[in-house]
Amino acid sequence: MNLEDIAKLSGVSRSTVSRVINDDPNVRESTRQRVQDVISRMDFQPNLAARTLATGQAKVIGLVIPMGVSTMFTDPYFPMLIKGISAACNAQDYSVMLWLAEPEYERRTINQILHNGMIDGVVVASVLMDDPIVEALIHSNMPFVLIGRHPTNSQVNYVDVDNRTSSRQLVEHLINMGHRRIGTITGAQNMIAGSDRLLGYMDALTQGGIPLDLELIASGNFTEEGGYAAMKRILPHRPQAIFAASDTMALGALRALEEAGLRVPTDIALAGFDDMPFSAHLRSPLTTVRQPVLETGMRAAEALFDLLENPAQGPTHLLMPTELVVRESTPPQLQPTS
Amino acid sequence: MNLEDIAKLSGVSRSTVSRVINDDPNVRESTRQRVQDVISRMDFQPNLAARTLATGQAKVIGLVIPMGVSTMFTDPYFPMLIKGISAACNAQDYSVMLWLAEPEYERRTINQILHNGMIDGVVVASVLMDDPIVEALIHSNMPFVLIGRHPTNSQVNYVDVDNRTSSRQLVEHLINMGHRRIGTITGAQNMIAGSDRLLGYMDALTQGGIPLDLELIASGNFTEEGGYAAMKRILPHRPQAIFAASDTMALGALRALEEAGLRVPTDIALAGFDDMPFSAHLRSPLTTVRQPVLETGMRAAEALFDLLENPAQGPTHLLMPTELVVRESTPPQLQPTS
DNA sequence: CTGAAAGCGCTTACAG
DNA sequence: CTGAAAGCGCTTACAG
Repeated sequence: MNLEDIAKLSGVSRSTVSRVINDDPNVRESTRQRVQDVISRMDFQPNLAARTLATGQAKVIGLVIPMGVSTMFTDPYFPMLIKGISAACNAQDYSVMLWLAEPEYERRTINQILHNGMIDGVVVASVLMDDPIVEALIHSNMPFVLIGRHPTNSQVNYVDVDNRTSSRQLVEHLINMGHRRIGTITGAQNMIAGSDRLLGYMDALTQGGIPLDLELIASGNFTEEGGYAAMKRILPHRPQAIFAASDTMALGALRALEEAGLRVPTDIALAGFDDMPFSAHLRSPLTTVRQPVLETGMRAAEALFDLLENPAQGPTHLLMPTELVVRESTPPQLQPTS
Repeated sequence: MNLEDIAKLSGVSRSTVSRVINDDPNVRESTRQRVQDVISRMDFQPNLAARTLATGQAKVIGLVIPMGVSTMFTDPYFPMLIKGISAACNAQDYSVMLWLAEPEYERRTINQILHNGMIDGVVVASVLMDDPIVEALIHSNMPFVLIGRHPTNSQVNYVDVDNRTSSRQLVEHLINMGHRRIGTITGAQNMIAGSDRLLGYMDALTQGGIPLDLELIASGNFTEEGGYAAMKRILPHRPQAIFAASDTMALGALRALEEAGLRVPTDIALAGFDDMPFSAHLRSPLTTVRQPVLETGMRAAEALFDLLENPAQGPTHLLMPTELVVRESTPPQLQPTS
């Protein structure tokens, strides 16, 4: 079943059927009606490959998720993000092509993305600094938007949350609660979010007049295991509070604390980042930063659609609002400690 | 940059370039070499839309995830599944097109899937009984495989785990540990997995000579909230042990138990299903059934590839092995209770 | 082993 | 308002 068939059935030419399908105003109403009827009756859908070839427009966007940090992929973060992107696509009649870019196929993935003629643009999630995929995209003319800002190139479109500011605010909250020996479990430092959240931590200490103590900083690599190990390394240096740069790492930290016989928040305060579904349900509900993941995904897709329609516009830099969520894991200290 | 350009640059015809790209043996070695060089130098990739149109083969499969039960989507289950499918596709040079099928776009999604000419086949995940998408697929000639068996139609290809048997084994374990008042928090009963896991529970009780007590059965709808509510409904009827049909629901149950001042496993035994990443890390690590989600995804994709190559073959029914994981949440009862 | 030509199913100036 | 024709970039009998 193709345009030609529909044309025959409705007694018009293939061109007219095409016009009806594409809502071209230059069709007599009665003709449109007749053709439309046949289309509905036959449940006809134009072949997308042919259409793409003819127009150079696929109505498909690529979603690339670099899997270097693959353990993170089971976090609810990605499903939410995908859901947001997918919702935006559904609303605009786009489809999404998914690439979980495993490092070993990197070269091939890049080629596929850049020249396959089946996608109009791409959104890249969870970006490593210096990701070769992003580099390739920058030097191509494939429209793209990043989820997570680009560290150096201000021409790159992105949607992000303000990781640095919101981390600073969280640590300020810890300071306000009366803590001074505040440790942090950092995310992977080759990821922009990991780096920004650490900077926010340092901002807060600096502004609070608290000298940096490197023994209170350890990398948890954004995983539960990493958080556990990092907590163990920090613990001997007697922190009063811990800012874990993700709730998942906070979970690992919690496990280490429990093994050491320490209770949150009685013995130590703990805060995370992300406001994961489980975070409100921990024994001591976790203070954290909530970020609008679903909306971030939607906005990224929408930014890409904009770009596709209006390629000339300046770079999009969108920061989504976050919210400090204070829960029981970071209560005020009654007696000030030194 | 297209076939014609490459042809010119290498001094052959477009046909020959095409043959080189498609590994046609009927090309002189020296010619192949020359053309191949040009292709590499230019970083040329054939346009997939054109190729799809010419061959009728897209090298793309669709992955459809019905979002009726959308809360579940943040479970680590889906990321793992997607990862498995994606890995299989990477290995075979397929790409994956993702549809999170929201009920309001259902009709459109079905049409897109069936006739868009951009995909060769589809795998459908997390299936509701009587899912209209599955129905449409059955009546079409689009090759597809389900993740989760089809309740009635034995012609349908699927990959699944043996939910019924493994649930039975888990409940048998509970019986062996000395329990008789065993409750269950069921998954959504319009999902095949929810139904099968309940059947397994009933099998175990029947074979153990324990009469069914409807007051010990409540639906948790596969969500944390649902698990919480279901636990509250069961609690007044004094269960000794609970089989939650998913770890996520077990988490909700745990919350309800804690609120009621009950400890696992001292006061009540608790078991789940899925072996989620968090399950081993609960205060009382959870007895559960481990299912190979990643592998399930891979197998589903591979089954689809098989089908695409060999459409004539009989239906594929693949059951992936599960593993009973006994942890501290279900210890033996020292004094038998009646 | 290689090339000229037809065809895949659309869209879109162009002419009327 | 409508149709005939060219073109999008490939593949693949067919002929040599």
